[in-house]
Amino acid sequence: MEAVGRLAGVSQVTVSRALNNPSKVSAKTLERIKNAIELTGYVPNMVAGALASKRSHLIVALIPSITNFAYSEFIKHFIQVMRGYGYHVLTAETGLSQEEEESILATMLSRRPDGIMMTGINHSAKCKRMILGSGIPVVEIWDITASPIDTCVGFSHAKSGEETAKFAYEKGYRHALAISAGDERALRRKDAFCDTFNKLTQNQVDEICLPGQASLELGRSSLAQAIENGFKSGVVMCSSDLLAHGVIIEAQTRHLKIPQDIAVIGFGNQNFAAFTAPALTTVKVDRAYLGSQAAKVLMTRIDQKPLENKCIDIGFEIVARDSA
Amino acid sequence: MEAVGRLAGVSQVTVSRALNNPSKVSAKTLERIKNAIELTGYVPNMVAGALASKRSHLIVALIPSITNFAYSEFIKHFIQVMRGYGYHVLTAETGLSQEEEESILATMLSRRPDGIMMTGINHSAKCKRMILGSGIPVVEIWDITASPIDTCVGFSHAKSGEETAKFAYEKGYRHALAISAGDERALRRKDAFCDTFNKLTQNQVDEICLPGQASLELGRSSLAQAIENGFKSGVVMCSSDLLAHGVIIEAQTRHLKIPQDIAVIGFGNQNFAAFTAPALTTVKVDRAYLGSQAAKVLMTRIDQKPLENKCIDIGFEIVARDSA
DNA sequence: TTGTAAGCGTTATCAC
DNA sequence: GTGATAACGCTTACAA
Repeated sequence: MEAVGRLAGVSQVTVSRALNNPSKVSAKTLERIKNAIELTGYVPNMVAGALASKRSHLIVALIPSITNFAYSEFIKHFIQVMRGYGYHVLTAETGLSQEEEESILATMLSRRPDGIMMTGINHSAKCKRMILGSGIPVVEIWDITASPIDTCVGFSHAKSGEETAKFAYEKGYRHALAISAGDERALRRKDAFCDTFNKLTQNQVDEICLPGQASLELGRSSLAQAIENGFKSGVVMCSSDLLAHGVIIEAQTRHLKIPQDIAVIGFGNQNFAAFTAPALTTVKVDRAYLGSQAAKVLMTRIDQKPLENKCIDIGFEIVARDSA
Repeated sequence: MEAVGRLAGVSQVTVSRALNNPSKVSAKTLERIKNAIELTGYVPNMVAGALASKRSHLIVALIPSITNFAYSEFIKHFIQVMRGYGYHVLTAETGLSQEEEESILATMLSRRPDGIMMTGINHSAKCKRMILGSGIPVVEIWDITASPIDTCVGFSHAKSGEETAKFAYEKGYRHALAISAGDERALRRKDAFCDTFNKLTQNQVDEICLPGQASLELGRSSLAQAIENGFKSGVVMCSSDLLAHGVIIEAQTRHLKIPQDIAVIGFGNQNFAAFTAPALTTVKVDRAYLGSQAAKVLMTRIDQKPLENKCIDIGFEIVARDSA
């Protein structure tokens, strides 16, 4: 900056102003500084800038898994919108474990982010203490609660499970199998589905809880296992589209007709959901909208502007296709 | 740090040393400092640390797409290994465009990363100039070249296409269709496949080049289109497993037998590849290994240690399953 | 083993 | 509109 200033015939401070507050610098000097920057190949140092201004222009984002399409698509949009605001997003994987989240957050906090994005609303007490202690704005996503740490943008997983059960009931299904990944939110959807379906039909729902992440493989093996255990026909509620696709493939391998013998409902409305054979009935959550809303909410907190609503429910929608 | 020092009865510098060079501090004071840190809830400031030491402990990683499983799985491992080294990874999406890469790199450089990871070996001249000018170590991944910007870890895409063609020929296929996404590396695989297959069989390979990213949908529509244009039977080489899965689904919808009527070969060996029906023959690239190797190479450059090999070929492997 | 002093490259505050 | 000066919270010599 010093060198740029020398070349432009101004002081270092004026260069700083030209970069951050161009309106406070005369047009002539602005031009000369611009040229000097071009000539010297000057690259601003955000590290020094962050230290001096106490604004890192950095957001820390914590998601359970980068390879999981649901989260990666959300974070993609979140990053995009944040980039528009002049922010970089440092993403980290927590793997659904509170301890991991805690330990990662601790090191991330030393980067002095201007904002934090966390997935879900269940965090350890120590985690909350660290955040509250830092005074950094937070947005919790992918779920909603009346008492967020700071703000939240998401939807009700219980309601989603409930609506799925009602949908299945209205479609005429009276027997059901629920296949769910082991994470807390998926389980909440499954439980709500089972409760509601049970109330409506008086029939107990068969349940399969998977360890770890959902996959095509687990979808296939789960249906196989259920059939072995006596499941004959009905609707299969899956905690993700990937599991649902696995169920479809396994059913077809066994020459079962979909949706006549076995109907399938997924969750997530992933890109492929409309193109399985038959096309998958699923629950759609607008992840792009979620990303941009989360970014907006976080930014208004960072800018200390008034926020109408600390919590935003972006809802969900059941997309009826051919599999159920 | 000052406050921690006061509480522990030492100077601020000693606290710094206790944190970065504990061996140079006596056990007693170390203990007192540890307690003081606990009591004050002190959180180190890496921004200040980075400015003073000129080490940001930050790596910038540029990938074409976060939602693409191939890249997200790689980056997941890269981040994990880097975390073990005490580094954070700032990931950004370039979307296969050199201009995007350039503009993103420019802003990222102002974070003063200690290392840079880029996808592919084709970058704009300005991009290379910026990197070379900054003097920051770079590792280019997912491809190989004899003349990397700095270092590279990957495999030969041309060779992969070639081997795929040889495999198909040896399996007895004499007619082929190649479906490829529009990105440069996928096209290189496709071209090599077509050339080699052509030489072996004297038969021209049908080709479909897709705009944009691969998807189940495009796999299905591509096969449909090829059949309409007269493709009757043979092997279908796809630039990704997702496309291949789409081809399988479309073929089954049309009651074509796999691999008898239509054989399918994918690329990537994604998690689901072994669990499609029939299981997908594909090209496996060890993305976890790629991630850890890239991290290792970059770290030895950052630590200015000698490097045996600037370029590492991690190879690939054709995994024969039931689809071809 | 510990402390002192001088930066690191910016921004913020004030004066001109 | 522009410039001097003092932070920002650390690390790195160097001295004790």
